[in-house]
Amino acid sequence: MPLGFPDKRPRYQIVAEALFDDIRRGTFPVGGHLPTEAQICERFAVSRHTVREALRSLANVGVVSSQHGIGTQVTSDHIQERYVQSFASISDLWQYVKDTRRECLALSDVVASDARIALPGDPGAPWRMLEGLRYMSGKPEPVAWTQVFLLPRYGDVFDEAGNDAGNEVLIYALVERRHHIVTRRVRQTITATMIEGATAALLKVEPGSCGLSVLREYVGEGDEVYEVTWSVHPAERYSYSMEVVLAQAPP
Amino acid sequence: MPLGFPDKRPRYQIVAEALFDDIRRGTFPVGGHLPTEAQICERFAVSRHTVREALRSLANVGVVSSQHGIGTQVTSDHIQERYVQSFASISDLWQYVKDTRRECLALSDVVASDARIALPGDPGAPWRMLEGLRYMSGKPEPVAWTQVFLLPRYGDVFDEAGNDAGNEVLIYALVERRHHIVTRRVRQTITATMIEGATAALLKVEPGSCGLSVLREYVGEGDEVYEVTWSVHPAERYSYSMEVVLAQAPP
DNA sequence: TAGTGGTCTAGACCACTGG
DNA sequence: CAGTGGTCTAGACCACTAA
Repeated sequence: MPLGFPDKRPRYQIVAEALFDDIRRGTFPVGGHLPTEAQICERFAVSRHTVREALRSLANVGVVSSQHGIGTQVTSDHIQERYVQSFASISDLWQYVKDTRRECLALSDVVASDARIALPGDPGAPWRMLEGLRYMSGKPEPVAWTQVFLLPRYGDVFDEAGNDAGNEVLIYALVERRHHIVTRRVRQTITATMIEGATAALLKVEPGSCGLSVLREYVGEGDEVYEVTWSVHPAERYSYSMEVVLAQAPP
Repeated sequence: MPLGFPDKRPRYQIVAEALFDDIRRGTFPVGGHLPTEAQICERFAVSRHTVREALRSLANVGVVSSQHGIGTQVTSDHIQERYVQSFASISDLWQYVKDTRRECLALSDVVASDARIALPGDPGAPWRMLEGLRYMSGKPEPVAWTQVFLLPRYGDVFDEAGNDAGNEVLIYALVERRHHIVTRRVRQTITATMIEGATAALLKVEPGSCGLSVLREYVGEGDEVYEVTWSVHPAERYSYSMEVVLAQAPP
């Protein structure tokens, strides 16, 4: 396929785009296989290295995927556009932990059905709970009222949570450090809620005022939820911001 | 560096790990440069292709980054662990667009300072606004009251938003399709708010009840905010859920 | 077994960056 | 200008999968 003008782009890009055009055109349908690398070499009269570079760039955008001994499969006929939100650590989910202080109100053992929120697993399962408030430095009113539920075998970290070092970090981080586990996923649900009764008094807001309620479930190995937190924030003192960015560009 | 036993891993992996060990040890400090590719070839007695494969794998996990004509810089001494939330499209941000219907209440031209929310840019800048409600299929009460602000040059899509085809998708998708633009980022802020007056009546809730307020800014090329949406959801009819997952593992 | 992709070598030239 | 990483070739052997 001679070109009328000298194409200044790298050859692997030219190959990648030609293959992608064929895929979009349906010449290589989604679910089917691309020609072998040797055949692509022949067709474009380039070395195998160049072909592999082209296939790698297509694989990077989710269009093809190679399997050793089998071939290269067409997995999509369009660039997988993804919008992603990325955090350097789970603490960034909270957005305000820096410069805040935790005050512990109570520490107790409960069973799942006692909690005012739904805890995963058996209703009779035991959990260890910490109830507390969180203050911005220098502010007299708390920004959050929080309950933290932990599997009993990790409950010992609550001891550490009270001292100065433990106050600096979130409970999940203490658990990870002390018990050498890794948090695989965090699920988070945000709802609006009315702040009533004792909670209103603790947060120093009028009963019946609006708040943001955030429920987080921390999932470790084997899909086990080892920690659940429930926070209620007065509406004026907290908002939740996030930004998602477009991840990939055409090949 | 002869090994006591035959190492079955690919050479580029061995090279990558050796370099990563050096980086962690501080032999190649963060911010400094790695030896040149030629020097690495010599040190491990491998070809340049193998070295480049090793560097590519380190770049993939955010440890180094190469610059043409300069060298390879050490950008981090630890694997960039990231928690990411990923969306196949912006529509997934809303979590409920499927099976909902938009009802248009009003269409008007406004200037930024008229809006009850902060619009970016000049206070006197013109925007085109659509006010509406969104219903779950089969439910008599709306799940959301919404205002959509568009740059005037995209305002024509509001015409399409009313008909059946346009009702199926979000405004931003109509703009992308009709004006061939791409949304680079979306910023989203969630707050709790009290629903009062006319908004309460439209949403069929008691004045003074709690709601979730979601502000979204859609950013196109050149950091231009081309659309802003403001939605208010009654607390019982909507909650916002998300899940972030741990992204990367050691090389 | 034959055929695929995965790894690897030893060369080469080019494009970019800095002094 | 010299030196860097970016691209490319022509070969080779290996590891995996399916028939």
